[in-house]
Amino acid sequence: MGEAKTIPRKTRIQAQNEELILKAALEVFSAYGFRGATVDQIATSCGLSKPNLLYYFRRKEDIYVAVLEHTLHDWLEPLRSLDPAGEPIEEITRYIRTKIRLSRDNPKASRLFANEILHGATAIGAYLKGPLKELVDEKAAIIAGWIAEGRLNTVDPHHLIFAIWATTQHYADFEPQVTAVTGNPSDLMAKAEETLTQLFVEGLRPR
Amino acid sequence: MGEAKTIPRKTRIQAQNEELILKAALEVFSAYGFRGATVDQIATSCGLSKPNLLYYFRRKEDIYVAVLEHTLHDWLEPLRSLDPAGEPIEEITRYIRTKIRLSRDNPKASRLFANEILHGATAIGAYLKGPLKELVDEKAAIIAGWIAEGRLNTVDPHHLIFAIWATTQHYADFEPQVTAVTGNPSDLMAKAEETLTQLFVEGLRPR
DNA sequence: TCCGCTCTTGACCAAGCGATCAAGAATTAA
DNA sequence: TTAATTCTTGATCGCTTGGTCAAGAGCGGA
Repeated sequence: MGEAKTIPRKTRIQAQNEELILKAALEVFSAYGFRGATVDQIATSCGLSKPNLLYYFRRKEDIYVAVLEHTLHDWLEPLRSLDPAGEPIEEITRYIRTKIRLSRDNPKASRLFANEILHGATAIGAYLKGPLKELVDEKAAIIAGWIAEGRLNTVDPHHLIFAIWATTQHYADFEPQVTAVTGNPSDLMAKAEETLTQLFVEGLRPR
Repeated sequence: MGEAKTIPRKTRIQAQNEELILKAALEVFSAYGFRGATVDQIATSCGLSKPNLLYYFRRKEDIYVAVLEHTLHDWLEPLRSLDPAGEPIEEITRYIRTKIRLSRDNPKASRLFANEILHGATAIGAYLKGPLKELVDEKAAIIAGWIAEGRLNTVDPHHLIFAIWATTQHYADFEPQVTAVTGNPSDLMAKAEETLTQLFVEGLRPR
């Protein structure tokens, strides 16, 4: 064997262009979905030629999977930081606040996942059944613990988490509808945050 | 002028085939979205040839708009029947129950709209800003009235409606994720209904 | 400087898809 | 039955799009 094969280092240009591509891909995929987006759009959007883009990611699907994985970690961070040692109501309030602000500041990521799941989650199905399920189960157990201690109203933890996801991400995923119905006032998201935290807190505080 | 032009009557075959087409179109569009769906798929799915299908709907978009409009009315019926004369908590409980059951029994309609709005609501934007906004404003006013009478906890009615939409439709739109995380037990939807009604009722009941 | 490797691109291909058309089959009204 | 109308389809067109290829330009290490 002799020398160990040198691990293929990532070039400066490589790292730089891949970042450009992923950024543009998030933009385009979140707007048009996987099938609606075109490689040309992504290439133009980041100033590369189509063959050049396909030099870095050989297939359209490779770009898609890469941008999904690249975004997934950040998207789940708020749930990950739900602290079992914290005060229950406070922890959940913080979670809701963080989630809704994430929806406001990064709606494209929300739409990317929404579209992926809406169409069957074929690219991230394994992730959902594996790491995601584990994380959710872990956090659900914490919530169940809080309930058992009488520090939260009795409620199914999994469905509570679904409800928080649904309500917070709604403002990113269904933005045109929200805007159409409310007329998009400047305090929209602040009002949303206030309403949701209140709703959940009142719904969860033990009586 | 003479005789008035006879209004073009709709043939038996016409009515029959259009129904077939709309049914198949709901199936296909809800699964793949507008751009992801193909006219061939819809045609095959309802046993017609592609040119024959295009004889009834000249453009792909015409089919899409038709199936959207055809489904929209039913989808909003539950909100429409929110009764100002009813008991507030009871009315909202009934609304949530109806919505979640509609999501369970007709998830395809839910996904069709979700996809449409997620991608900018270009086909139904006008409807959202017009009739939908009117309906929501009307029902929001009813809820505001209940709050003013002290029969509901203070909460922004529009955002409350969004929260109900989001949580109930979540089970249709994000079904793969819900299934992956929960393992899809037989009492899933029953548990969802119970959790959501409880959450909203506790959150809304005046203290 | 020189050489090997990485990067870039214009041209091109095959497949898929929306849409058209002409011509024939079926249906309906008289 | 007959004639007009409606319905159906095989063939085909034009365009988009994912992906390939060969050849050249640029870059970095010796």
